[in-house]
Amino acid sequence: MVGRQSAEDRKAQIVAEMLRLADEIGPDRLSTTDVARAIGISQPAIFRHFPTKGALWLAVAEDIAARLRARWTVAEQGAAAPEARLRALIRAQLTAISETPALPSILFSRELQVNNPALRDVFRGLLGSFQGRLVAAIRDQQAESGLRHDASPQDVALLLTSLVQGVAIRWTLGARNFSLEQEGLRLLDVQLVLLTAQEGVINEETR
Amino acid sequence: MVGRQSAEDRKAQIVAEMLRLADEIGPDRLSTTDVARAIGISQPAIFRHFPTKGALWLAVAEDIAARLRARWTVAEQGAAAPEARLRALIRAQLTAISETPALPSILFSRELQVNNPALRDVFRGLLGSFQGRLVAAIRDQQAESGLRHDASPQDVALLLTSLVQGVAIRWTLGARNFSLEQEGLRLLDVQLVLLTAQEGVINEETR
DNA sequence: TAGATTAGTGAGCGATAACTAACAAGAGGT
DNA sequence: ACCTCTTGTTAGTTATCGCTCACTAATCTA
Repeated sequence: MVGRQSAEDRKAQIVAEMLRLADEIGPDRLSTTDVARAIGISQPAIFRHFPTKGALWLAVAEDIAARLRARWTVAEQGAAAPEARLRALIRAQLTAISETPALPSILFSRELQVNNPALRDVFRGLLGSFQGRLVAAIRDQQAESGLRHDASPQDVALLLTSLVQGVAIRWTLGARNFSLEQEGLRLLDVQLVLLTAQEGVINEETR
Repeated sequence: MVGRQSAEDRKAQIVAEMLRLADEIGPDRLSTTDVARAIGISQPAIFRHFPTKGALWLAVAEDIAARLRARWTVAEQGAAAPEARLRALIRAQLTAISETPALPSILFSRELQVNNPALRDVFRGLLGSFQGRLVAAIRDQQAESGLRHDASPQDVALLLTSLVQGVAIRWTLGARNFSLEQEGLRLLDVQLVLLTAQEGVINEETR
């Protein structure tokens, strides 16, 4: 019972609770009643701040997007060398997912996939932007000859985002009983070793 | 209007329609009314064949599991050499996903994540089993020196399943506007090149 | 301090969810 | 032709969904 609050604060509170409950209840079964009850206001009060539930989801998406972009920028600024930048970007993504565990489910929610094309566009742009930053870092590192040249920066970026997504899936299905960041960074190291080995040299056993 | 059918046939029909509609409508928004209407029977008729909706989901999961396992076995039997076996397993997985496009969404549905622990166990076992088959193939190929030894079979298997999952995610989010199998096998080739390069040889530029 | 603005309420709308109860009708065996 | 088991129906249950309405009460401003 906190009493009346400014619209700005209440909006932020609703968005935050929405994210928290999306993980607990699931994005597509999360109702405005759930959110209202968790905050301690009446259910219609939600609609004083957001015209429709779809608009509320959009606000949630934009909150996520803003936080992710901020994280990426910090990661890039804090790491000068391309390899450090690559690691920092991946680490930022892993941290973001572990702090917003509803993220994978939201990506596959019906709200996003069918009901709310605007929501889908936000996340598509977001993933594309991350991919772009990875490609840039990889290209820089290839230019420094820190990475083999026989895989395109685009493909390497795809392999690395897949790595993150794969770890996230395992983490989610496995009841989150391991550290997402630790396991993700460990696998990143494995993959980076593969990527830094000298190119074009093949064991004589393989044709 | 096909009229009365045997319980066995009807059950199979309901499960199949459930899978088809799970993709169209979304696993968590798919109702028994949707399924009944698509088949052409009344909604309560569903409950003559399955005691609860949860039981119906479980039947769907077991149908998926059976089909996947059959595919894996065929893939393994049709390919003698470890590398061919590895490719066949990945290809089987890609084909299965493209034929059952609801699969990724089901993995992240609340039905699986929250409501139905039994469902979750089925898929967890399924992924573990696939992982195991990959590990076996990778170990065999390493023994033939067809793969570098500086990454453990377990980790390589994780990278490969992540590859499949990453492609599947991109395919789903990108409105499925490319061939899942083609793109997946292309990336598999890229990763296999990284994995077959001679180990322990590093460019002199990198410290 | 009066008046306007705005956050929040309780009651209730139509739609839809999973599921039940009572009853009808097709199919096979005798 | 009758009986029985099984597959199906129609009608109805309770619960919950997003959302609207008429209204109250807290806060801001003149």
